[in-house]
Amino acid sequence: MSEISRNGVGGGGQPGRIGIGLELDDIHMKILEVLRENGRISVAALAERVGISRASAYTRFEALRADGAIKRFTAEIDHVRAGLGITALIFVTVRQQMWKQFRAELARMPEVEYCAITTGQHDAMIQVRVSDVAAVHTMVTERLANIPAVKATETVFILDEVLRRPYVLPSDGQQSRPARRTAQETQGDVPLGKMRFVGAAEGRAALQKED
Amino acid sequence: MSEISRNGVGGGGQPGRIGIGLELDDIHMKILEVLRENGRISVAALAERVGISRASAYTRFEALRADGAIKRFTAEIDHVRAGLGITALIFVTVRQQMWKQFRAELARMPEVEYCAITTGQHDAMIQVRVSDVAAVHTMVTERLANIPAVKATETVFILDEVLRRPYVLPSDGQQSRPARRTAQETQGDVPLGKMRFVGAAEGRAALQKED
DNA sequence: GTTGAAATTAGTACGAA
DNA sequence: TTCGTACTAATTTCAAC
Repeated sequence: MSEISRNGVGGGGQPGRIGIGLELDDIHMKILEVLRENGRISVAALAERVGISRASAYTRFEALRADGAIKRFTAEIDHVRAGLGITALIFVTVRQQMWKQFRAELARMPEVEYCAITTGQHDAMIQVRVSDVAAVHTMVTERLANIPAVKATETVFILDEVLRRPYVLPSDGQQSRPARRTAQETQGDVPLGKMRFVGAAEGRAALQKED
Repeated sequence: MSEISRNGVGGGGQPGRIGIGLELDDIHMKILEVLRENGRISVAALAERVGISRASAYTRFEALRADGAIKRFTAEIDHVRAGLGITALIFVTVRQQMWKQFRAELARMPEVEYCAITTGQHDAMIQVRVSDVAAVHTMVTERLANIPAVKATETVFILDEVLRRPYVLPSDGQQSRPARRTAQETQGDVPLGKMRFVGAAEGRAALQKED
C-alpha cells in the first residue's frame, strides 16, 4: 500500500530532490549491506560486523531509518508456499490525464505487488501474484478493463524467477559505476544491432507530471 | 545472489512440488502478514499481535523459517538515497540451449536486482539499478551484448515506482481468488478487445527445462 | 499449546576521549 | 562523533503445567 519514492530518470542526487538527507559514508553503506541480507540482526551484532561500537551502531541505525535510507524491514515470503503460485506481468497503456485514477485503482488491488511507470511502448508495468492462471484473467478482464484510465494491456506470465536481490547497492562493485568512458566512446566496441533502447512515447512527459 | 524458488505456471500447490512443507493455517498467515510489514518485530510482540502465546509464536516462527515459507529478512533501502537513482528494465531474448550460461553471467552482475523468465515476445526481464543513465548503456552494450546467450535486448527506463508491496499474500482478500466463475463465463462481460495475453514463443518449453 | 521464572541480550544514558 | 561502561527494560529460552 505504500507509495514509494520518486525515481525520475534524471534523478540520483540532483538538485530538486526533496529532503536533503544525511551523507552516506562507507560505514553507512556497510550497515545497509548487512541489513539487507539480514534484516533481523541485532544492533550489537551489526556493530561487530561493521566494526564500530554498539553505541555508534545505534546512532547510525536510527539515523538511517529517520533519514529514510532504510524504508522498512520486511520478511521475504515464498509466495508459492503461501498459495500464490502464479506471477504475471501486465503492461498497461494508460489514457492521458488519467494517471491519478489509475494509481488510485491500483491501491485497491491487493494482488499487485509492484507497479512502475516506464518509457517504451507501454506506460506502466504491474506485477501481480495470484493463486491460479484464471485469476490473472479475471484480474485483467474484470478489474483492469473496467478502469477507464486503462487503454490497453498486455500480459505475460513469469515462468521462473531466476534472481532477486534484496536491494542493489553501489558498494556491490558495479562495472557500470560512473564510467570513465562515455557512451559515444563505447559504441565502436560491440555489435549494437541487437540492442534496442526504447524512449518514452510522445506526450509521456506531460503524463508524468499529472498527479 | 540467491537463486529463488521455481515458479512454474502450473505451480501453486500441485503435486510434483519439491518439499512437502508444512500446512499453513490462518495463524501462520497472520504471522507472515505481520512480519512482512515489520520484519524486526520481536517474537513477543508478534505473539501478541497474532493472539497466541510467546512459546507458540517462537515455534511457528521457527517452523516458517525452516520450511522456507519465510525466505529471509531484509531491509528495504531507498536506492536513490543510496546513490542508484536509475532503474531500468531490460527485456532479453536468449538463445536456445544457452540458459545456463545466461544465468551464470547474471549472477556476476551486481547491478541486477531481479530477473524473471517470461512468456511473450522476450524470454527474460531483468531489472537493474545504477547510478546514471550512461551506466545502463554500458551495462547493455558492454556486459549483456558480450554474452553469447543474449540474442537481443530491449531496454526501457523506469520513470517512477508507484507501488511496491513487501509481499502479496492470499489473505489480502483478493478479488481474484480461486474464482467461482470460469474464464469462459467471464468473457461476455467486458470489452476484451483491448486486452492481450501473450503466450510463450515456440520452443520455450524446451528452453525452460535446460538448466 | 500455554504460562511463568531464569538467563541472556537489547536499548538507553552518560561521561571521556 | 565515537567509544566505553553501567543501568534498565525487554526478549528468549526452558522448564513445568
